[in-house]
Amino acid sequence: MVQALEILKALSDLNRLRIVAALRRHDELCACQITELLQVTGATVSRHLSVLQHAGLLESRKEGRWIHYRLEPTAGTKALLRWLEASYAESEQLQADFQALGKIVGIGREELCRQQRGEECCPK
Amino acid sequence: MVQALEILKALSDLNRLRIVAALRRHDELCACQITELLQVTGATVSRHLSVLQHAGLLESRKEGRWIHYRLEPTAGTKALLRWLEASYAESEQLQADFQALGKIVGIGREELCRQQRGEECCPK
DNA sequence: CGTATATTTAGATGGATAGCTAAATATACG
DNA sequence: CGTATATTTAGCTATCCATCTAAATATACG
Repeated sequence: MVQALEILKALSDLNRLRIVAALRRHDELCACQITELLQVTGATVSRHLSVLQHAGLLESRKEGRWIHYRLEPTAGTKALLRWLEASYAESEQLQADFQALGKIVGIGREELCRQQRGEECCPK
Repeated sequence: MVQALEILKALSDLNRLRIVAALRRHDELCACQITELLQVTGATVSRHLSVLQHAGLLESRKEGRWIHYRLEPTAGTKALLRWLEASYAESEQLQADFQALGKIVGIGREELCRQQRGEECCPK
């Protein structure tokens, strides 16, 4: 029950739901791509990813300076993710996210990070 | 997506999970029975029930002074409750709850409420 | 080795929420 | 009608959590 609760809590946040949906669409994303999508600080994204990973929803893979994240739900959790996808399939937020993601992935990591360095990500 | 989030949030609390599980075991329970199970204030139980009801997980039925609650998930939400039940079936907390529930239901509402009036429910 | 850089960790802050007590509401019953 | 009583609402407090900034860590590359 405690485990189920941890998973439910991990999914009880809009930005974390957006991360999960993004990783369903694109198999692997690095932290900087998710940062670009959510328009929050890298530190915040790192925290969200950590929560999802602790709950057993995703795994990470290191490749040079980048860390790639992908969904890796346990057997029992897959059903929950299927429920999730079915229940928010037509969400406007997700439609917008998927469109933005297309561009983000299209840019390429190197160029994306270069852009991120130049600009502030978050409104003051 | 907002709707899914509301449901997930409603289920992201141990006491609310216990309520849902209790209502799976016993079709209908009144607020005072749930109060006895959780060992918290009636006001707190009322709040939890309100959250679950708002999320579309349960309905209430008035019968005299008592209000009975039962699960009434929407079609899309049933799958989530099935996942829940499968994932915490062997929880010690729930085993204890089910045992306590047996006694609580056995006592009968009138006698239960009489007892509750006499004693303080919560540690100071 | 030293600098640049992607991510994480630490610490602080504001907003959400679970819990309580006390008061309000609604219903039963004499 | 008035008292008793089951539940809800209001108001408060403590805790949790999402977010930020700043510092730390780890990796690449000259």
